[in-house]
Amino acid sequence: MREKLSQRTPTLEDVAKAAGVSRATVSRVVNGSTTVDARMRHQVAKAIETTGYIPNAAARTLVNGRTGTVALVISGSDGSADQLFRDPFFGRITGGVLRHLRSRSMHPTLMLADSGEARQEAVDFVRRGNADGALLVSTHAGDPLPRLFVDAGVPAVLFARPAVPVPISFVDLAHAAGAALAADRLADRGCRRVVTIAGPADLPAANDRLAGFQRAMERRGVPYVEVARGNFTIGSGERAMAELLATVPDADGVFAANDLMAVGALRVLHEHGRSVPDDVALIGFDDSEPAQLARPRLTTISQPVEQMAERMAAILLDHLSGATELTSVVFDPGLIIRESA
Amino acid sequence: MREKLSQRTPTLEDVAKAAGVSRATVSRVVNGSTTVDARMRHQVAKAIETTGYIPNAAARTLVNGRTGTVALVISGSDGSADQLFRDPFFGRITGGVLRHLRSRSMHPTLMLADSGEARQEAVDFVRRGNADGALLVSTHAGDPLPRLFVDAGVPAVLFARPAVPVPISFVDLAHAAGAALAADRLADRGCRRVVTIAGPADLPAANDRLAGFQRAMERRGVPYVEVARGNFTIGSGERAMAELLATVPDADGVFAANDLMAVGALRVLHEHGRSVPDDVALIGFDDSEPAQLARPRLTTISQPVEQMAERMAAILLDHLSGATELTSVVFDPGLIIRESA
DNA sequence: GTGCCGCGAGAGAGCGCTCTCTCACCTCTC
DNA sequence: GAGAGGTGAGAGAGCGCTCTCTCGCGGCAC
Repeated sequence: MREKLSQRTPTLEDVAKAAGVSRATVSRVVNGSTTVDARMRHQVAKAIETTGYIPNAAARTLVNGRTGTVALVISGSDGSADQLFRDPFFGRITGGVLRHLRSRSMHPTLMLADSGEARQEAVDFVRRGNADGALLVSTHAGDPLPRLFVDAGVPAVLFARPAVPVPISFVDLAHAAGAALAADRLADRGCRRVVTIAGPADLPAANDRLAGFQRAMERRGVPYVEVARGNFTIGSGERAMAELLATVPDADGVFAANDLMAVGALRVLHEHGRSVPDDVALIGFDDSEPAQLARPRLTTISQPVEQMAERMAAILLDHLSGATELTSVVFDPGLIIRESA
Repeated sequence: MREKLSQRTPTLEDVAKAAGVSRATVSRVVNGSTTVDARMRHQVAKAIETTGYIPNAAARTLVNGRTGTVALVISGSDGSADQLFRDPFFGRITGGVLRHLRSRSMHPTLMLADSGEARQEAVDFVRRGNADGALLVSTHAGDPLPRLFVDAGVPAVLFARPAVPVPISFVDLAHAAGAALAADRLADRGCRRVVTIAGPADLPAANDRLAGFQRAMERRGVPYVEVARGNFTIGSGERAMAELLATVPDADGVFAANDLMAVGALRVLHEHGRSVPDDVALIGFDDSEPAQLARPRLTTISQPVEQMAERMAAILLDHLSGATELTSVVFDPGLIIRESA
């Protein structure tokens, strides 16, 4: 009776029957085992063709424990979902991850971890065996996510060094070195009255950039740099620049910890009648779209985000195939010289 | 022996043993069946707690045929992967899809269909039972993807109307109506020498915008509109604007089929000493980040991308729970008035 | 007091696959 | 020519879960 239902998707059994061999042999052919006679292999291949057979993923996973899926967990601070996805940064990471995974026939499942519940769901997703491991993109400070995954014993790799020490593999950028590139550029142009717009104080990346900039300026004979804090938005960049201009009216160089804040700074400088780069040199960070859109085009520090994401995926796959020691890879930033400095 | 391996993740069996009940009862508790005595339910809950049990997704899927996953297939023209992911448009779609899915405990798996092989892989992904259905974001003309899914009998919903007729559900924007909003705005400002930068001729959306704009201008007494084609990039917008300026030096209104081309047009207008909006009024399309970043800020046409994406997901879930009739939903665009017109 | 109904719990049969055993057969070697 | 060794194919036991079927037991009506 059941056999009559042609709607039923064909199984190994059906192919075996059609080819007049055992289920095991069909499985061998499907999985490319070499211990199958060429004639028989051909016969099975034909049966697969005619039946329209396609292996069932769940059954396979049930047996061998592998899903071919990894969770790509984007962790924003609570309730920041929408803003996150508009950020091209996220798209670049996705692109890099995808590039590495697809060549290994693996696929990323997207998850948003923007609440305690969602974070637990992300962990459980992997624990249930929906995915083999997780890629964590953590953008905010003190994110509990890495800890959760480590404690659950789930294979995971982090994008950006964890704010608090957690035994987990990660990729990151040499933020301080990037800031130093900016400092050197400003110094080379002869800037002496230099100010900087830093990111949130609880973000390791922001602090690294600030510290790296300050140290490098000191090396170049500028021991003190006035600092204002922003939160990586255009608006906060505007406010910070206005503040700095009030304190240091004769500033001749500005380093902003990201491009968006640099764009904000650019506006305020223009409003105050300062010409960029003639009166004030300005450098951003990230080499994002806005940096290219701005006029003058922003000189900025580039991150090899796609490469970092690819590497992150590669490290996870290593862990999945048994590598147990923790790995951390730090990438070098680059100086992109355009018009603003 | 096996029982001793505490590393083994606990199964229903283990919980059943710990609670002194049958496997079936534990399953009932886990799945929230009501036909379980409260005392027994409590007992089982405790056993789940102590054993750290978590249901195995593959086993479940094997039995009931549902995965809780949908494929989110981004279909670029061959080899356009990287550019795609930098486009915030993609991020907005992802955000909308995610918002709808997560409340139903479902998750999207990202797939890139930028080659024949990749397209087949996307179809097979669902056929293998890795996902219950597919969300197709097709951005280029004559995309074979929708056809492939329909032919394979795989539940799928499309973002944007298919370029060639295919029996498939989709969501789309009323492109012509959006263009008409732009036309009316220009006409209201008194523009009479109006030109437009259209998108690629093989894209339905681009043609709809062009036709809608032309018709609306005609209604407003401007029977002829000079057209140049671009491909939705800044550079192509620059070229098209230069071309139009050569043909229609006294143009006083420009409608670009997307914001990026509008940004390109803006640059060329400035280079040619035209002030926007005083000499020339300029309107874009999409309400993207660049529209807000540009100076003057771009007046533009907004698309409710997140809502469209949410609806697309909703339609797919309807199909998955049995709805069989095709659905198409067309969303209304909005006019976002800023500074450029 | 007997019979019937319904609720709650257990038994057991799969879901479709992989993989280890086992076995049949064939080719060497001495 | 007989035993050893190797190769290719089949049998069958799970993987962990759900769900139907069955059964026991208590409460109610007659």
